[in-house]
Amino acid sequence: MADIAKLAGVSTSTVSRALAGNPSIPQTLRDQITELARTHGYVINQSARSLRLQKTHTIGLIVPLGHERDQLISDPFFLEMIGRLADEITGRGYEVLLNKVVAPRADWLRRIVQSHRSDGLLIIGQSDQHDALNALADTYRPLVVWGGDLPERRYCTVGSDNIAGARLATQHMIAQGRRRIAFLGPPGAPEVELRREGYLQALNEAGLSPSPELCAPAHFTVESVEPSVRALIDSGAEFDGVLAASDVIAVTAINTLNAAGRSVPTEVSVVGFDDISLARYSAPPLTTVRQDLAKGASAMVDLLFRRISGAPTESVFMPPELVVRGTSIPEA
Amino acid sequence: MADIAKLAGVSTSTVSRALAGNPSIPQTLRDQITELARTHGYVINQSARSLRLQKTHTIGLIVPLGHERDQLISDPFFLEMIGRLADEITGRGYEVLLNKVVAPRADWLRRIVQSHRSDGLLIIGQSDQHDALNALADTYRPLVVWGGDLPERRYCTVGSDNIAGARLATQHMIAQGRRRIAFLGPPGAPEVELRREGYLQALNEAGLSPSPELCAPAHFTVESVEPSVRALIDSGAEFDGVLAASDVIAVTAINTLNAAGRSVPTEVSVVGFDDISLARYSAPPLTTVRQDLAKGASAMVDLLFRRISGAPTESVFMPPELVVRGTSIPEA
DNA sequence: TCCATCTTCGCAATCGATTGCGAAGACACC
DNA sequence: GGTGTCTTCGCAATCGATTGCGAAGATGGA
Repeated sequence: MADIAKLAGVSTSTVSRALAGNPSIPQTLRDQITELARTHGYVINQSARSLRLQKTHTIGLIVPLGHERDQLISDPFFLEMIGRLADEITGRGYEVLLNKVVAPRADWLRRIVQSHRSDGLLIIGQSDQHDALNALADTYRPLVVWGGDLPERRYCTVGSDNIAGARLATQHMIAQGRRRIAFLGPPGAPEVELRREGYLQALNEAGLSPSPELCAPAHFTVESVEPSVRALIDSGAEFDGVLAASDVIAVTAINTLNAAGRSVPTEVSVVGFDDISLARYSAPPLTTVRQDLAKGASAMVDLLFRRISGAPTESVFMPPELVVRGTSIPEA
Repeated sequence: MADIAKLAGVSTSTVSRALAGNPSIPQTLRDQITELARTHGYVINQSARSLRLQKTHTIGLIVPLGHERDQLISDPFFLEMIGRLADEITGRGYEVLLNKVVAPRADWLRRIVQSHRSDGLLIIGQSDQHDALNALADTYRPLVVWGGDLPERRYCTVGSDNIAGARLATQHMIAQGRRRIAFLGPPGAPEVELRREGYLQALNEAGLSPSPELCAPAHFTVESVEPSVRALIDSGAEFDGVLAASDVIAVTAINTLNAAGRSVPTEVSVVGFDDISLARYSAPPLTTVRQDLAKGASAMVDLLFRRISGAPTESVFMPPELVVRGTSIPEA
């Protein structure tokens, strides 16, 4: 910046003000300095700017992987969410700092906050960090989390009404004549637990008693689903419907069922959760509970910027929508 | 840091050195200071550190969208690539700065470099920025690009052998008895042009003359593919095979063909390109040219760090592999 | 010409961590 | 006690942009 100042015959203060569009610098001088900077390839050093202003113009995008130790890429849902959030953030002229936290230590959130690398944090999924998030939220405002509506939650959250979604899906299968419906999902994940609860509610309301042996602990990865489903089949437990905690689980379950000679949807109905793009293209197209990620991402970023500017915010839980396709209608 | 220094009864220099693990500070003192920092929740301010060291410990991930003005999320291929690159980078303890550049201005690359926000740049796709990349590469070393092997390329590149991949796919369809094979892909995109070239080569080698009317300008978005395919069908041009420039194009084309009463693969074979996860689950499963993204991402990050450390590097073009599934075997 | 008022712009401090240089202290040995 | 050697650690400058305060210059009116 000193070079540009010398070239323009002014001080660095004037260059700084001119580049910032400060109206106390005459328009002609501003244009002249901007042009000089352009031709000499000068661009403001963001490290110095961040240090001085205590603002980074950056939003941290965090994917905590407490339950799932494997790679980030495993779940198309995360990727789609990341893409949409990145779109929203860059659309507002901010940068995106992507952060995958694999094995959260006790103070991981504080460390990220205090490294001062971002002006706000978006966290995709609560993982097993509900308490850590609560603790952070008490002292750190610019924080929005994607996840479920857990009890005693004190952080700002955006998500779907997981209970309602799972109820919709289960009621749909019951309406199709299914009576013994299994639930496939990783134990412990907060959103999955809510979905399980919705599933149980729907069963109870229909006067069906849930069988414990029909809750299989399928994890989010393709590799872990297949053995779970196979174990369920081999256990001899009868079932004519499957509610999967995610579309990836659903699709893998369908493949496993087909391989075992159980046809979908003739013998077994399958319903997923998320409505990722995969769902539309699978064979047959997957019936699933749609989460509107575009709206969710937009809401998250909106809330975050509101919190950064100090405005009050409220959590958002969107009503899910059942998308009936081909894996849940036996007579079709 | 001054607070920690006061608490420890030493100067900030000593704290800095202790936290950096400098051996000139006695081990006991180092442990003591580290513990003090931990209990008081002190973390080094990265802005200040970056400014002083002229290093950000961050890799910039850039998705230039010159041809495609729409959202980043449109292409699952990009997302999968981003996920894998992020894994590789965070695995090395670096941060990821995600950057979507929608309408590249003349000096966009220089601006990114000179803002000093990252220690190196990974660019996903050449878009229409071949010349800009060449210009940048002449003066800026830490740069690796995913893309095709374009003539007069001076920047370090990782990608597939697009010509060979398209040849494989085309030869496969010819071997299945297909004679009039269409090519679906956006004009202008460098990698697509290479695939088109491979397609033409295979046709020529088989003694088939390519028909210009069978090259349809389908863009990467779902919305643009359907009208293109419909126009191709309505034009009355006969075809019994389709090579699509991406899996998304292929899957959309299949849907459009089915809707028009043309069955796949009985009447028309379809082969895609990329082998994204969608391909395995579509109905029927998609025959496609596989690009090993895991290997590609690993190679890109590897090369980038080599370049950052000043080591010599060479571009990598991986041999593609044809994955035959259900959309290309008529008799099946 | 002189003073009041407004515009324009520079000095210098600041953000927080890093590090070369050299000083102070510890220790041993003569 | 004096001197040489090694260890330990602090001073102060540095990275580059920003900004409050106040001074210099411009303008106008009496």
